Amino acid sequence: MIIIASRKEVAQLAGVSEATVSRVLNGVGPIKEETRLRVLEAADRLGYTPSALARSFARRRSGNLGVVMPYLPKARIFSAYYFSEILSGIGSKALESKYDLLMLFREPGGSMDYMNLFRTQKVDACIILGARDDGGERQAIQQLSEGNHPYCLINQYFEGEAFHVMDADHVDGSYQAVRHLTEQGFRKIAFLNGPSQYSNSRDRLKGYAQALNEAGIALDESLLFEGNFSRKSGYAAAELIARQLDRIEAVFAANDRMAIGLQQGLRALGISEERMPAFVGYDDSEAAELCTPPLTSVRVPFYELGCLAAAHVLHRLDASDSEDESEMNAVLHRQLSTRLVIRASSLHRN
Amino acid sequence: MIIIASRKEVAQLAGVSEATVSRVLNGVGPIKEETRLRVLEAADRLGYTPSALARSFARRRSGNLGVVMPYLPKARIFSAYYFSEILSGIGSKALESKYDLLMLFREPGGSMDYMNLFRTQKVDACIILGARDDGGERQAIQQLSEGNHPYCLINQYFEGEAFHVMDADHVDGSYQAVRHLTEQGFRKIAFLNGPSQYSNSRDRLKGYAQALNEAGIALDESLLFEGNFSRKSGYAAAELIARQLDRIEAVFAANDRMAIGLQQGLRALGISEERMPAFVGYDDSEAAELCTPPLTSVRVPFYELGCLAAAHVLHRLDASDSEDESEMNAVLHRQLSTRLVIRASSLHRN
DNA sequence: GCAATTTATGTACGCGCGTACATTTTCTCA
DNA sequence: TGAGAAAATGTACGCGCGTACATAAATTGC
Repeated sequence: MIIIASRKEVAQLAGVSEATVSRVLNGVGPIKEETRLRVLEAADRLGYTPSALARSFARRRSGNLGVVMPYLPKARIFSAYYFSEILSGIGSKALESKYDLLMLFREPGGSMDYMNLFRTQKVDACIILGARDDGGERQAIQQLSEGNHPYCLINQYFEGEAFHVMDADHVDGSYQAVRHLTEQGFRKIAFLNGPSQYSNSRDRLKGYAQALNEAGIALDESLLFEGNFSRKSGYAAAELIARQLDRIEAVFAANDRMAIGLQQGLRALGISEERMPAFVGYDDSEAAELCTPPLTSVRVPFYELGCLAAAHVLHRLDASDSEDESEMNAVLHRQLSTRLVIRASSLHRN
Repeated sequence: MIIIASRKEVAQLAGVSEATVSRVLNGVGPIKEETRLRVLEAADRLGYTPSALARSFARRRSGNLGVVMPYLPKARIFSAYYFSEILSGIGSKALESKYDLLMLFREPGGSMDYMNLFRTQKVDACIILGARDDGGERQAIQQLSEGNHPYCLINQYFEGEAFHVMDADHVDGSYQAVRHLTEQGFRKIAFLNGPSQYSNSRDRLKGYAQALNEAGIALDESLLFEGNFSRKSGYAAAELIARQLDRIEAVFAANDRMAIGLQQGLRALGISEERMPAFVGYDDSEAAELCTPPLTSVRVPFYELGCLAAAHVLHRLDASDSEDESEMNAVLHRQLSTRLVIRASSLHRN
């Protein structure tokens, strides 16, 4: 077993005080070059590296950027394109800033006491994914805001609250998607949306309604369906949709997974390709270009959302160091633009 | 701004010493029920939660389970099925054991001083993904072993080293894949492998050779190609493969991404579906069943690999607490079995 | 050459908790 | 009822670092 040297031994070996060792290693204060070299050599010889833990404790900074993920029992959450891309974005920024990523999973219960993350100093900043709009969540985030902690929501906002949010324009994305369908001449357009606790679901509904309205089509409530973003829920929706397939020419789904699941479900129910409706998905995941027919989908810059959210919280962290009031008080609410990517699934068959 | 109470105030409010507060909160030692309640109430009123940071420092345990990931500039590493699934497995186990997941990325340079993670107490245990067999890596892991730290490699072993490894049987997986092809009557079988610094690449070559040998087919070096597991590298390999397509009836690829990339590349080169070789991929990712034709692939229990690796290091952590020598000295090297999943891509066209 | 600076280093303490050990209180049983 | 044991609590210190402040050494200015 290797013995772990600590600052004391380094100081002793270098013939200086512990404070000097500390100063050399942190590049703080004036140090005589000769002393500096002696300390560095001693540290090197002893294989000394300061304990990040002790350092964090003394500085009262964990050095961690928390990422809150939804609780999913075995749902292989990382596999979802949505999370994967966002995480990659966050990770790349954290790496740049020498922050470590701490992954935090919501408890089965549902919401989470975000304040505790800061109170217990597990994280210096945090990014919240998959938040739903319910009372507990709202309150938890209000506390973060009041405590002026560096946090940022991704892809979710709360009506009437000035929370830090990095979002994409899902009203427009959905509008583009549905307008594309109406332009093709489709008029009976079903919508397989996600749960309405997500602001992006509500936004999508707005875009859907807007496009229909513009095309002079009345919104038919019976053409609205709801899934939970999983492929399974799309598959399950197939049954409901198959039942009134004569009234449906096209389906807009709130993500690719549901669109693909729905398609598979319809096939499993024996719906022939001729009777198959047109499809538009959402997210423009890798699956969209692999499936048959390739799925028209709305591209969302998830990676960028992750990058920007991370940059934002890290920036606020800096600002709180320098006590820059103006920086601290500016609440972020940004929407990146989305873009329809047209593939075969939504094109009118001649 | 909310003032953060600490143990002292709680003690004061409850009229006890700080030690008693600590004992109550940790459930240590005998405490009079009345005192217990008084302390809990005081803590509650002050909104006190012990600092995880200070606690970690005092206990000399970070409470973090490190996960080392390959460095990827913008390669959206989480999106790879391989990593996603493994991470989900690790995450689920960590959650059970109240450990937090700390994501660590290799530096651009290449290998990493794993010892430092422990020396600086960033993690109590760690799991290493995507390690390559080179000198630096080998040495870094040797140090971990000698230091008797709880670590585990996933899907990579080092010849001649007794490292803790959670692997899958890629010799057999590849053997199954290629035998399936020979059984179909294919005899000219190309192999698009991954880089040979990965033990799984070398294992796959063994399985490939074994299956060919069993079928009485001589191994033809000119049918061996190499990619780096990315779709792009599969796409690039299409050019080489197209050139000698008359000598190739089937292709076995070391992962699905390359198989799909290769297929796309061949199509882009104008290869007609009739001339298209049969394909077998590896990993059995979601893409395998979405692409056209559905891709025959080898299922690898990535999720389980993650679970088991996490369980292993956490168990060793416990063992090191109780100083259970026998537990500590048992080196793990386990191979989970793999299984061929047959789909249309590899079936002989009549 | 000596005081006033500036530079370089040492001393001492706190960060918030866990816990060994000392002390006090309560209980047990003769 | 009193001594000894058991239960309950308090006291004191260390974990390894950062850093304010004190001090010593080198430099400057006259």
